[in-house]
Amino acid sequence: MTVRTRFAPSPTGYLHIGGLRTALFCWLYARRHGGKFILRIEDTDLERSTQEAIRQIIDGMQWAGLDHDEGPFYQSKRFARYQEVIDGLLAEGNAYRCYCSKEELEALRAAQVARGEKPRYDGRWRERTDARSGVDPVIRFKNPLTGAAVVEDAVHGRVVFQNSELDDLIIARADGTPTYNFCVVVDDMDMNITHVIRGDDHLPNTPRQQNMLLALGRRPPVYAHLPMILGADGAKLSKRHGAVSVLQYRDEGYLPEALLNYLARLGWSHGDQEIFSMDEMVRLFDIADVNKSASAFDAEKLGWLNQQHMMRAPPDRLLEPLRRQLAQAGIDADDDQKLGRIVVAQRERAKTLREMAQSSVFFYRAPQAYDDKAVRKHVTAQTVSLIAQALRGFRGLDDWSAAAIHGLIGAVAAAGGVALGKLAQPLRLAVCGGPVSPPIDLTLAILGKDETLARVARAAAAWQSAP
RNA sequence: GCUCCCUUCGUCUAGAGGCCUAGGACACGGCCCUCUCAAGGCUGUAACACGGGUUCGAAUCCCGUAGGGAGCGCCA
Repeated sequence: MTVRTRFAPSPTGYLHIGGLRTALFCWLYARRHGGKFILRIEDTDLERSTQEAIRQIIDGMQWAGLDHDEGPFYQSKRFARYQEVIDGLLAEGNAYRCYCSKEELEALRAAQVARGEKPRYDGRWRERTDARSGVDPVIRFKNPLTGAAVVEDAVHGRVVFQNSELDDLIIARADGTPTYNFCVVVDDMDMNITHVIRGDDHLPNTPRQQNMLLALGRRPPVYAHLPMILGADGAKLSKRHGAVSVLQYRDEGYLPEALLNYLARLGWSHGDQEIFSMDEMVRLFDIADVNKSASAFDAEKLGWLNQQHMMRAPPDRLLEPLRRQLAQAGIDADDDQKLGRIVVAQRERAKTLREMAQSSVFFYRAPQAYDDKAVRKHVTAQTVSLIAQALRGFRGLDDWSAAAIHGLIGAVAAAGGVALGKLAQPLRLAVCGGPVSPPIDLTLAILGKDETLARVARAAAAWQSAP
């Protein structure tokens, strides 16, 4: 039997970290077993579902590279099918019409809560066949009254729910539209889903869904309920925890493979390994290695992983996303060769592509000012003269390679009787305006001879009156 | 309130009864490297929620307790 998994978000908001992690595990499992990954949009709540959310979910999945083999299917387009199944259930006596008004149900709930009981429908219309005029009935599933629903969960193990704890849930509203718990069952059945992998907030729904599947004469799929992802403070992930839409991570300069690697390690592990390529994850992923406890989202570790992935990726991989980041700063980085050198020079000193872009602006734009504190610390009359000598040397340097530049700077510093840093820092300040950059020789090499000469000359003039 | 789930360093985790003096990673501190910042190397601080069992032996199995979470909608 081929494995078939599905990711089934409801388009009532953006695709967030938790959803992406669920999608990742579904995708990994399908890919690992040569199965199919299906995307299904659960938009039965016509009020709250939006086209914008659907677009964002699909964009997010695409950016992450979690490609689906079938779909996207829309529940809103399958109402006829749901109706058909409801009619069948009704005909077989596995569902019934309930004429309770919302007010009546609210009163029932209030009384139960007052008595300290779990609020639930008491089945008052379960055996009635009459109708009540003036009220549009809802359809309820006739849940077994006795026995237990045993869920064999792939991550939690056997979980037993007593049927007496379950009530007859509504599968169709008074207006005839089907509800979530029912649609999921019909869809998973029709789409031949073999493994339902989802957040463990759904675990309490599972016995009802399984009972419906059984009533429909189907064998339940394998269920795997993943632990939740919490915010850094251990509280439920919410808007307060910063970036929430996965597209925001793209915009902030994270590599999808790094985000996915981070997310995979939340709740899953393979020995002591921390860094995984997509291929490795596909090859190594197994539901058996998923743990049961919720985990807190740690932005620091994500940043570290992103850097590790940036350092390992072929430099070409970073060209486009870095170019987009630079464009944000108004820079048109159209020279691939130069950009590639910048990537190699900067990747080990940035957590994100955005950071990399920000610290690389000077490669395209001469500094408008020099960092005051750094000038006071590094610029003296002596450095001005050293710079003048370096400048003369640069002019006569035909080989503008990092090695040649390094040799020249080293010689000038040695002749002046100072350590390399005494010259490197002022030069760095001259070309980038601040005290931080990649190694000075590499920096000047990438910048180019003409630009270096212009910037250094300008700085030398500005610092003429240094003490 | 009821049902269900969860519980190893601050965080992510390894750990399937002896290999645990509890390992790795992020973060944090120190040292090294070094033209800055990083990256890298070495190193340090830091955890089995608690209480009972079972066993020659328990982080690992069982039972309680505590804490956390989810669900209990004509939402998904």
